[in-house]
Amino acid sequence: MSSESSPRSGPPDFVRDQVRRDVDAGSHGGRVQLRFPPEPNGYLHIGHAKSICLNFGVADEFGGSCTLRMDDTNPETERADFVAGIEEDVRWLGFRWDGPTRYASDYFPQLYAWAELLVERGLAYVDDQDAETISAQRGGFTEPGVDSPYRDRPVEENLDLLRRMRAGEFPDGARVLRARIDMAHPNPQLRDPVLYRIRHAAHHRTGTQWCIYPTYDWAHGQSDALEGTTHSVCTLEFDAHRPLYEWFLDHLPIPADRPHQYEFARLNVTHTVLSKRRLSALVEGGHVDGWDDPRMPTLRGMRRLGYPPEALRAFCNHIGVAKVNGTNEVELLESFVRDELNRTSTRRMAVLRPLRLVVENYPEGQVEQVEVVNNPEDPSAGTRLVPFSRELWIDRDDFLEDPPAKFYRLAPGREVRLRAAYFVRCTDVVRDTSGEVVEVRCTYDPATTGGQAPDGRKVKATIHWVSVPHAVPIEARLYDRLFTEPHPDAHEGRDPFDFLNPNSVEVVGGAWAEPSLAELAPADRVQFERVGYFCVDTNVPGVFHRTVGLRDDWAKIRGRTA
RNA sequence: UGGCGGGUAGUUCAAUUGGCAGAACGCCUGACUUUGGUUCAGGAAGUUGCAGGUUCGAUUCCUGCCCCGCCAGCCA
Repeated sequence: MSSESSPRSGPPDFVRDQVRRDVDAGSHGGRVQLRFPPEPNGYLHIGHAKSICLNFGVADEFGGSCTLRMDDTNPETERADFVAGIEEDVRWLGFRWDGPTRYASDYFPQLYAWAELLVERGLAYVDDQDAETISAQRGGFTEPGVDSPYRDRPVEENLDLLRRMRAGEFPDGARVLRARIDMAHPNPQLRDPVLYRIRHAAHHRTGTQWCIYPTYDWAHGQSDALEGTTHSVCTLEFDAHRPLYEWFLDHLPIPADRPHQYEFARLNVTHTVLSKRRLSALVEGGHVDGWDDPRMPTLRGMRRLGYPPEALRAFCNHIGVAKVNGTNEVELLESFVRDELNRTSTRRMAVLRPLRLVVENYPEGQVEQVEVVNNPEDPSAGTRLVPFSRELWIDRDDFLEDPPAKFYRLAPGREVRLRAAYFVRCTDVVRDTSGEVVEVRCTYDPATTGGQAPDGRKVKATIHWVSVPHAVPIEARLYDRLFTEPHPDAHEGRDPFDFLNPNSVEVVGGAWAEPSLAELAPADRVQFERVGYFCVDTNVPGVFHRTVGLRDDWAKIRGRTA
């Protein structure tokens, strides 16, 4: 039944319109079933997330179901560890598929039986020619193809050859099974497409049981039909395959209540690449540290970077589903990440580039526990105690000896608030032999406990700090765009990897954080106040990945006047 | 070159049967603020690819043109 009331933040789209029409018309007995069919030859990326959210989202909104099917028809590129990784990623994104994980390879026996059926009906034949010859005979966009000399082979001979192909009598590439459709068809996809090719390769699930493997076209629609899919949603480039998808279903003993294919535009995101080929090349070329490198647009990369799955889902639902290929700006993705993290992250103080601040009139050896709010957006997050003492670390960015206009942090003679602690006024600086400021001296106003002045006087800035004797060392990894160009793929004649950002990661060692950071567990997410959102690395303790920075108006002002 | 799918703010998408072109992100102002964050208020931003036609009225219907994407793997 249609779910007018189901909550959705995204715009309407043609896929949902179609499903609603079908449901209203009582097609498929009112049943709605979709599927997410990745090929296990790599890990999932943000583009897949769009597809996952669409398929599972539609199923959910219409009270239907969604299966997860590994499209594993090409043993040479597929691996079991990719299967496990994909399952893990889909679950992490927050979706549960209907029943067990399905595999196109589950259907190999049925597919083969149907192939024999097609042969018996004179609708498929074994071609002895090599790939090059077949390709040359396919014709062009304006030229029809020419018939293979094997096209009119007797049924018995075809059947015999097909069985011997399956039995392993022929080497790779020696023969193929082709559908017998129309070599002059205006759509080249219908010019006797290949159904089976010979590959003496071990398959990650069926081992060496088979040495002939179905092509995508021969497997996909039938797999949909076998699973009871009602709406088979795929990307735009399969548009030309739809007539073939239907031709197979038309010529096989498949119930009238069969799946239909719909195509939508795949997702692209600026400053990255989103094809498995390119992502594999990034990994294999050593440009990143693996599929889960925080710079990768893979789900595992984003997970490690600290992107919450909720943010990915919100993004995917927001961008809509259309038939125009385009590119979303990363900034949009990041805004969803910030939005989620702002609401949910506990705040902590950490100083990435430390500068020593000495509070001259604060008693040596004295320590106070200052109460700090954990998350101003969420009162239930409570407060914590942070130690305050005479010597503090502050960020180098928060002090300027010769401040430009509009800079209102610490500077000689200036007063600022130390977050949740006291007002301090800069009195002096200490330099090293080269003249660089290595220490800032200040005095605090004991009346401003908690950061409030009883006389009502204001300061223009509040800065974060960490007590030197209590500080815990951390390492921060600051990430920037993987590619400097917004559209690395769109420069003709240029290798997208030419635009790899040489500074996509900056490792900041020697950073200091408040003691409570030692209590965090791997993958925990926090906001470093005034700096950004960070995520604890899952492998190395004390390493924090910057998920995304805070919006920074000061950086804009500074950039404008620079 | 043939076929198919598309063209609406910078970007991604909306716009009931033809009825004042909207939103989000980004950008700019201002207010608030113990994060230069968040929040709030406001603003700039469009010849709806182009040219005709039908109509009181066209993003929407018709015709022609232009531009973009996809298709000639035994990849998916």
